[in-house]
Amino acid sequence: MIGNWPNTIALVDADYFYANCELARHPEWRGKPVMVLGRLNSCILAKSPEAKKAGIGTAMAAWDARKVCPHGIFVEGDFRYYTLMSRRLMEILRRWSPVVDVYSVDEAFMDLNGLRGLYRKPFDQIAREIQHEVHESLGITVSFGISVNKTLAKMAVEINKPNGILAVPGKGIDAFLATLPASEIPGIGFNRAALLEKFGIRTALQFARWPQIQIERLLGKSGLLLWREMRGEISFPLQSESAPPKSIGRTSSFDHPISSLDQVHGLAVYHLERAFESLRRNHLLTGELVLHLRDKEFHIYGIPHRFEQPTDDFGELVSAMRELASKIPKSHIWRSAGAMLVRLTPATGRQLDLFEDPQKMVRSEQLTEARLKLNERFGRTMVRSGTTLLITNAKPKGNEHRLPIVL
DNA sequence: TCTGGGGTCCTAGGACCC
DNA sequence: TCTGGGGTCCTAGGACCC
Repeated sequence: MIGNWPNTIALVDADYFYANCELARHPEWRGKPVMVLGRLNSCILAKSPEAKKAGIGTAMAAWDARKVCPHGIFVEGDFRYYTLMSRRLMEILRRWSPVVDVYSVDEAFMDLNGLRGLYRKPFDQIAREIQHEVHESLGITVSFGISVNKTLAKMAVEINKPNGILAVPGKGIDAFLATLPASEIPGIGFNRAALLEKFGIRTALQFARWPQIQIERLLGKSGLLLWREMRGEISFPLQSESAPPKSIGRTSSFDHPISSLDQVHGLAVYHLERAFESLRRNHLLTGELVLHLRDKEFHIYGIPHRFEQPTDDFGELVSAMRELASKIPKSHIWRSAGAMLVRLTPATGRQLDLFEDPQKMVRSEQLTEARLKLNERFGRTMVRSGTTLLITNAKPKGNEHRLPIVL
């Protein structure tokens, strides 16, 4: 690829990642429809190209998928393994470019500026070699989209999947955008696409050519940022340092919608423990706990509790959750429940409240540490709050032979 | 779209102040 | 206090992403 490249960014996207990871460790499944399911075999999270060909859609319910593709291979997701594979993928990318901006478990932006001179190869050749190295080391395929900014690179990667490469240089942007509907612009979802349609904007190129002021009126600030990227400018710079999370949430659905407040509380506490462990691992304090609920009609409720001081004390979180549970609206049918920790701050040098009892704090701290260590060694559900025994979803997995320690 | 779980960012509008 | 304008802060919830 020769041409004018004022700024060059690649989006590396692992193809059908979870399913690809399963194929990497089960080569005997190659060529067959393979589907990765969420917890409780709920819905399809990833599928091999053969499964897609058989008519399996995104987020299809598992029971539908089994009807559509009765001879397919169904496997429950193993997220520890996928996370490990993701880390190894990112390590390989970092060996090629010092600036790797991890976007999700299966995608990363790479800064390619200067690499053409460094490796004395055109960009597409560099991409080919990275694909080869990833396949040799991990057994999975990745696709490359190469362009002048993040949004265009992301749109380019979708075209030649799997194991593809597509480069869109500055001069080729308009021709590229003319072929795509506006809904293919990441950031233009179902609702915004419908709105644009009303104004006669159908293709990505029409979007890019629409007057700035009108785009801003229709889609606000975020629309304007996208509009600039469609014109080859940079709204979203690369960031190689990953920012600490702003919120930590854990939720899940019940087997079937329920009305029992005890069960809602139980599931919320179970997820509170999971969220709490992530809070500790990230060395953060939380300033607010939100009991997160979703009813039968998919309506979302959040019941908040603010702490006087940011905390990472599990006992304090559990009693706050108990209080929140008493505020759950009555006579609703609930579909999912969980816990969200927000207003996160770094846990360095926590202040000791004057009125706080230091001994009590130390004891609580010791209990928390012991809980974390046990769960790390024996799996998450080794030490649990008694409340979670009220629910069926929170049964320990793989540890059935052990008796959980209940607090 | 009939739908899983984990996130981020933006905006409208209410509460409150002078 | 029935009546302005202007500002800030905060919250809920929408929209989007993988």
